[in-house]
Amino acid sequence: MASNTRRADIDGEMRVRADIVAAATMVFSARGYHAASMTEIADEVGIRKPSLYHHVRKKEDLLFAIHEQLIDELTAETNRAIAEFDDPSEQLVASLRVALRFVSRHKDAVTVFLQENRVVRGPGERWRELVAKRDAYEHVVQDIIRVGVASGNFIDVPPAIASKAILAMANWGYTWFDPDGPLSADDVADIFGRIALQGIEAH
Amino acid sequence: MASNTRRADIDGEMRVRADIVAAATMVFSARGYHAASMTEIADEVGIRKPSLYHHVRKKEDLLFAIHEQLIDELTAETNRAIAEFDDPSEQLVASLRVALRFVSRHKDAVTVFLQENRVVRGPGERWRELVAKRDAYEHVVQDIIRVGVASGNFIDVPPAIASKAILAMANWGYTWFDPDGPLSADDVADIFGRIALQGIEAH
DNA sequence: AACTACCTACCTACCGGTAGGTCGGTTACT
DNA sequence: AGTAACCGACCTACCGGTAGGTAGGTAGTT
Repeated sequence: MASNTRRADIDGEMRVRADIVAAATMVFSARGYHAASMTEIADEVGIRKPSLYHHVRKKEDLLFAIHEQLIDELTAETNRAIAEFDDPSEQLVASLRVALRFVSRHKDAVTVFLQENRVVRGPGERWRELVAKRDAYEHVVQDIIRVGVASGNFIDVPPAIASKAILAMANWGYTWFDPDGPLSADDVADIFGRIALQGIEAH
Repeated sequence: MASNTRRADIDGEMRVRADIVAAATMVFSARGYHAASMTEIADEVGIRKPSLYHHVRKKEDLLFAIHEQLIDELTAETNRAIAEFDDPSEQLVASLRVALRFVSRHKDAVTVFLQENRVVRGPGERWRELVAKRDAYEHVVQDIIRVGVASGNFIDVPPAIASKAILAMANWGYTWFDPDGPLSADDVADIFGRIALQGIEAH
């Protein structure tokens, strides 16, 4: 009983926190981290600003939570997707697909993640760890290309630079992709995959 | 004589304003528009904050000046570069080269231009005109692809989507490209051009 | 040459407003 | 009764922007 009640409390507590993080994601995405105020976030949740501080210690904590949640999920989904293939070409398209689906499903979070970089480079151990996770994700794509080049599947192109090109296509999606538009994330991933792999020149 | 002196005055006035815009570009790029304060910009110029308002009416004017200057120059240089070629493939690489050179030469300005989008979408006639200029620039690239597809030089890919991929490669450069690094902007443009045109798969 | 009028550029001091964050007490549920 | 959630009132710090004045130089008049 005691443990049941305790569980429910924790779950309830978590739910509220998740709601707050979701609200912060919307507000940060729409107005930018520095322009957004804690009052706006509280309004979005439906409580007053001081009540917010019952669940969150600092504004920065909200930004961190958004970043951490996103990079963890994106990395996990990407690793899961590329594990299904051995061919570097298929792995590359798979990672593109995951990334674009992510943009489609979590557009606000991705916007915050990619737009608010300066705060991330700030001081604090946890931010350093987060940057390491971002770098690790990038290395996943970079390694696909490295393997592809080594095995002769890909032309001889610097993996560090080529990965920037691939990730750019996916990341830049947050600036224009419309989840409710005519093209799905997979449609765009297919087109981008073709451009990256076969190019757009007619042969 | 009078006209000479007057000319010198105007030049001096312009120089100071240009200095202020340059300082604002650095500060906005490093800290973000909203996090940056007019005091920081004044410090960078070497004067006090109120003196800044002798040359500039509002903080927002500085942001606008940075945006306008950049889009005007980028559009002009791009049009000049693609006019040298008839072949869509060559035009595409040329526009990539111009864009990446721009990132290399005006990194801070490009950072502000691509990072501070929410303010740009705000109210005001001038901002609407600026968004129109941005769209016009994007259409230049889009039209290259459209012509290439129509003429059979390119495969049948939606120009609106393909142009996003190409521009993404160039734009994303502001997040990682190091002008003092081992690769020049032209080096990167060549690699990106190859990926976009021929793809990275070995044939 | 001397004086007046005027200008730009800059300064110190300050304004209203709002930001993030705290405090102490109230409510509501267990 | 105890406790988690909440809120009104408040604090300090700093923001963008203004008021008001000064220094120094130029132009025109005498």
